[in-house]
Amino acid sequence: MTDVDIKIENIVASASIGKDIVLTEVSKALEGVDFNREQFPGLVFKLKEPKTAALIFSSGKLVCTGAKSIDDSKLAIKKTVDLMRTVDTEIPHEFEIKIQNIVASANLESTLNLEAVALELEDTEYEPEQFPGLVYRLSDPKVVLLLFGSGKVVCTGAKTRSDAKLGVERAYDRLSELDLI
Amino acid sequence: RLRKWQRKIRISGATERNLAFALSELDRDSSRLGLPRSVREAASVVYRSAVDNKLIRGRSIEGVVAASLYAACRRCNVPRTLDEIAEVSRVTKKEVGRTYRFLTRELNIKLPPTSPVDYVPRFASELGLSGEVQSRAIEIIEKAMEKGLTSGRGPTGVAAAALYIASVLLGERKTQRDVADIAGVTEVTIRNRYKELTEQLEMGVTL
DNA sequence: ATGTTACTTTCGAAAGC
DNA sequence: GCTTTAAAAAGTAACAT
Repeated sequence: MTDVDIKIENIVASASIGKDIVLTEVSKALEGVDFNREQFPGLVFKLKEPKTAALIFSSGKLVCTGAKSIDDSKLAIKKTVDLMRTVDTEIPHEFEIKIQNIVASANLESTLNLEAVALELEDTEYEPEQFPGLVYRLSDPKVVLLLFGSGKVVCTGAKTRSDAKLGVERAYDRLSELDLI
Repeated sequence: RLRKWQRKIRISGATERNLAFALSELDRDSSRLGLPRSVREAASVVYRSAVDNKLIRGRSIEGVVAASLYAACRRCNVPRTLDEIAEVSRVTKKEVGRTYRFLTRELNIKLPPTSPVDYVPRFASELGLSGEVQSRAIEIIEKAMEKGLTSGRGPTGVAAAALYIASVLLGERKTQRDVADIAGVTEVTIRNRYKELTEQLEMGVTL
């Protein structure tokens, strides 16, 4: 299998501190919070380091986006929850964090003729009128790739770094098999 | 028994009513776009198969009509952009595109991406350009496609730039503004495309 | 004419309309 | 399906300089 380097660009993770919380109270412990219940049920909090954004819900569940590594994503969530705990001491120190999506970029180091790829490669969508990238859906691993004429690629939908890497490599090998690289 | 029968009549009545509405909607959109009867008929075939395959569920008739028309225009090589379809129908560009993807996938309609070549006749006639200019523009586009200069670029922008270049080369010069307006792209796009085309293809600094 | 900002596409979770 | 978040890819658009 051809080895291709990938760079993680964004990670989406969710967590649940088993307890309900009062958003208006928790917001007092966080700086620069955005909260419009009519617009969106979650409280938006942006952490400086790691630079991430968290969506906090009254159910005690939260979503963290923007981290560039799994460690940073987990660290960001822990830091955010620590801040929340300053106004709600009942919040537990142990809770589960789940990585939900990893977005990565890579370079196949070869230009692609997208119209040819669209014709030969299965499970693709290519509508240059709407977007310059070709959408390639892989079932194993279950990820979605955006292929560009420059050879640059975006992989999204993976829950592990290895699946993101494997997705890019399978795409590369498939393109090679079809003489499209 | 009787209830069931009456219900069937009621349903088929609604079905016919919906089909009549869809066809009138199709006529309205088609005439606003100045499309020939053949394309309108091709679109009605797509729409009817969508109905036969129960693909209207959860979707608006207007949306399916618009997407059917968009698909028919492409299939008949007289493409209209999603923006143009959205303008005449009362459906957003996003929904036309989404419904189009859904229909092509469910009905196994495989359409290659629109070729810039298909936009040449319409743009050229609206600009009053000759058949010679059209032929030259098409040659330019074909060369560009061979060299991979169209991957990821909008078909209308490529067609517009090729027509602009051809018009200059054959002494029927049109301004970038005129070509841009008719192709529905900006002058910046025409400039970016023609720079790329004249540089990557053999053409000298003729502009 | 060039530069900046912003929108198109893909993904996923959250609670609720 | 929508609302909100973040991020990359490359093209195009809108508005400023």
